[in-house]
Amino acid sequence: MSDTDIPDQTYDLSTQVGFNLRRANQRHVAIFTRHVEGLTPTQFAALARLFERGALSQNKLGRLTAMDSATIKGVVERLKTKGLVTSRPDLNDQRLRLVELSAPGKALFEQAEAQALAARSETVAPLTAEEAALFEALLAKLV
Amino acid sequence: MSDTDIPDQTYDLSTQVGFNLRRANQRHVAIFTRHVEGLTPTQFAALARLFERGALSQNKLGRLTAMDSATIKGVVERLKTKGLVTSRPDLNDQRLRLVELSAPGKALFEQAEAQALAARSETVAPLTAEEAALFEALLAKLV
DNA sequence: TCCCGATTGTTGGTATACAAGCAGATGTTG
DNA sequence: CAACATCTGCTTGTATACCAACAATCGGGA
Repeated sequence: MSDTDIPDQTYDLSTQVGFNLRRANQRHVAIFTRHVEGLTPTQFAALARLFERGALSQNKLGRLTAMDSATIKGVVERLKTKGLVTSRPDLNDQRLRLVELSAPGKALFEQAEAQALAARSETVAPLTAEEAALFEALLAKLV
Repeated sequence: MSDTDIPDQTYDLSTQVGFNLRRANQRHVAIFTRHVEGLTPTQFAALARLFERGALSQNKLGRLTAMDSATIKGVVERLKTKGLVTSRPDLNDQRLRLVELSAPGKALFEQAEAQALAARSETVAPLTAEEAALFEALLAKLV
């Protein structure tokens, strides 16, 4: 019953949410990379949004994929280099650059979609179906 | 009862675990940055491990903080620039560089610890205490 | 119409993050 | 002891990620 049995000033990094969020994300990226060839998770996210919504301004695409304007610029640039998207100025608002999926981009996304779902399955494989559903629900509250 | 009511080929990015893991991590990093001044989450993690374990080789420190050798090199370099750690060759194994907390590093970590715990609290604030405990337990299975 | 605040996209700088390839040191094994 | 695999740390290249500052454009109000 001593108060010095366990030094409670011990900071255990391994149990910290932030540290484990970072590690879980790292693990997911690694799994995703193995499953989806030729696309990073962020590149895939951008394609997914463009597939959902059609042409979008670059910044708006960034907001929908949780990337700031500096980050989305590089992502769009690399997708353009791969020929997966095109971009053109908006005639009604000259500040905007409309980004749109190309035909090869659409085809690649449709193919990558199944692979992304497989990656998701492997990511949550350590959990039971109930646990995974619960985890996803709680995670959704933390975004 | 038509099979075309809802096109089930709709891929909803916003509900994907990987996307939300990335966003939750982004959110946590932002919260951490507001609470802990002068240290990034990764830099703090490195200090925490050195505080726990004392001197460590650079690669071992990297493994304990989930960083590969290229990443930990930069982190240690920046911590050295700030005067928070020192590094020296290991006399018994000339491949190793032993990294150790300096006195200012130890002091800064002890001060940052409370701030890091505050950041953790804000990160899980959208959850009840029970939900947070559950989330952390499930997250621990995904690292 | 003119001004002014807000938005868009760009740039430069800093900090992870990982793959791949390298040289030097170590330790094991024949 | 000599060959060999392994480990450590370093380097290069690529890809997020964010901050801060900037010019061009747009929109609304005086």
